[in-house]
Amino acid sequence: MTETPNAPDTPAAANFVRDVVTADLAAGTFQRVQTRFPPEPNGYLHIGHAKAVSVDFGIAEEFGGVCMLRFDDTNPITEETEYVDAIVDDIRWLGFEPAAVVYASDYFEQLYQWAEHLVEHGLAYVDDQDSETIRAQRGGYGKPGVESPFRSRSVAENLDLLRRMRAGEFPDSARVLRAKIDMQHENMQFRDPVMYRIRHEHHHRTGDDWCIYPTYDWAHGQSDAIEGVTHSLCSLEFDSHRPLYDWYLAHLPLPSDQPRQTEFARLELTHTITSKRKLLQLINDGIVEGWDDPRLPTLRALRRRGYPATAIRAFCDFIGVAKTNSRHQIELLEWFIRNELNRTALRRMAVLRPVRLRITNWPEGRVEQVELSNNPENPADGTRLAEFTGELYIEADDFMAEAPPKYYRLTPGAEVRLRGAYFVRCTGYETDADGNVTEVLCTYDPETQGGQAPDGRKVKATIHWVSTAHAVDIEARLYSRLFTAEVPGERTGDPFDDLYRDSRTVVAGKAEAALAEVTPGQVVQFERLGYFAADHDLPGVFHRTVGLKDEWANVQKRAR
RNA sequence: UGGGGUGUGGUGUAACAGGCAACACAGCAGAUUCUGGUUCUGUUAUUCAGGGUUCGAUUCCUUGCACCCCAACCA
Repeated sequence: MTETPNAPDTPAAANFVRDVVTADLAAGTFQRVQTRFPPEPNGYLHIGHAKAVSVDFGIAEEFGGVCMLRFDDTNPITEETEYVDAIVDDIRWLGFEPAAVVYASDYFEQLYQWAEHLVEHGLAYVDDQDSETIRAQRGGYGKPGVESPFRSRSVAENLDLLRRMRAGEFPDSARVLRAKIDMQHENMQFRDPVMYRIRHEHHHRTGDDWCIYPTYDWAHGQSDAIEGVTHSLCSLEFDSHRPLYDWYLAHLPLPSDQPRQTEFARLELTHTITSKRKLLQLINDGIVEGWDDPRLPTLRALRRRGYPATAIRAFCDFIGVAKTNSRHQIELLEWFIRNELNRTALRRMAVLRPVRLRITNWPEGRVEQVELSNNPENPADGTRLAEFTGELYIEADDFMAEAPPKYYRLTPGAEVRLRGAYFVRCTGYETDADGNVTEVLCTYDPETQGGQAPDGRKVKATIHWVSTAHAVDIEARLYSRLFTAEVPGERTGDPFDDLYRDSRTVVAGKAEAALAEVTPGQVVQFERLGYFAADHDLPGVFHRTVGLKDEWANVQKRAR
């Protein structure tokens, strides 16, 4: 059983994939377990892939087997090396190490030999028709297809044509190789599927060696078999391809046992889209800034935003595997992120919407060092010192001239604790010509040094602060959901109709001096605000990973 | 329209060779707290519908219904 570092304290849920593997092992169908993660290198990995990666690698690990990373690079038009590198990088970041990194294109020669094998056995033929004609002849749901006039060519002619296709004698799309199965079959996949198409294209790995390229169906199962994969796990939409997967394998002289394909549901999240095309459109339309824009669900974006890989994995392990099409609430993912970060992130004080606070009875020019815990959840993280003076910044939200019921923070007459320092009581405030609060006035109680009152009196709230003279400037980028609807596009069919175009807010904040020492990528908790990740490249820029749960916001919402 | 898949609280996932429907998130109520965070306690709420078999059905049978996938030379 895979150990999940911060999963809730519950036994690992059963899932049907595990059951399938266990049964196969018990029945002796397989003596070992091998899986693979087979991305097409035509885009970046996203959160949905993280689940697939977790399942593929997780099942192998759990049964003491191996999992390889195989690039499904059968279509040279869309695939690029850039994506290959990024995918390998993302998988390692998640914490998985492929037993090997291989490519479907490694098997092009074997695939071709097997194609000749099928031709020789009268199970494949060369069709000279164009794609429109072939599609029309395929028929429809409930309507049988029509056989191609080229279907009954002799083996010799087919072989000759196939070899000439490979040799480059024909232009793109002039001919295809098709499996000869059954044009009346109720499963559309069996109506003489295309195995090879002609594409005079440069391939990212094989260069110009080939001008015919295998289709997914012709390449996938065979690649599995060549590698010795036992359990080929894929998503639900390949369910209707499984009979074809098995058919190809059954008609070939395999080097190993026939692998078993098992389908499971993809991971979908509320308020999130994962379609590569739509993601690209967000970038092209300038709605987000690139593939690593923290609002995107790509692994690169989540990484930049500060999502810990361990938390993503714990989430993936926890949600389980099923065949039901479903959509998880993004709140659950965020719970896992907070759960991890609460244990690991150092606490710092930062004020994102600063208002000045002046302590009117503070001795002129006095500076005190205040000791603060780096993480109350983990005392081993120690403490740090912060400068405290009579001129501070506090959060604008932490003062209200006229406070509603249940508001525990500063308001004229009220007393609060400044974290780790003193109790202060609000005596008044100043405004500009427009009535905006420019400065909050307080007196402090010298007896409450360290944040405790000797007379035992309590305050309702503790607020964070930064000394104006010692503050460092930071830029915080606050993100909200890119899509307002739980299911983007559910109403109109177009996810972009649910786009929240103001999903990023950039604010200039003030932070305690210790924040100048964060390392790129480090995630800290800004106390009472949320978790923030230091940008990898831009000094002083922080991305809000996720906010803290905010009971006060709930109280206000309920009041309305 | 033919074939395939799937239906369990608000969400997601378990259980079930027929025996008190559970876990997590979310919600609600309270306790603790130098973060309105964390933690803790309590609590609301579930088997797609009809029929059948049975002492007993989420589970077995049956008839419906709903949703998803398949008619690329994409994967």
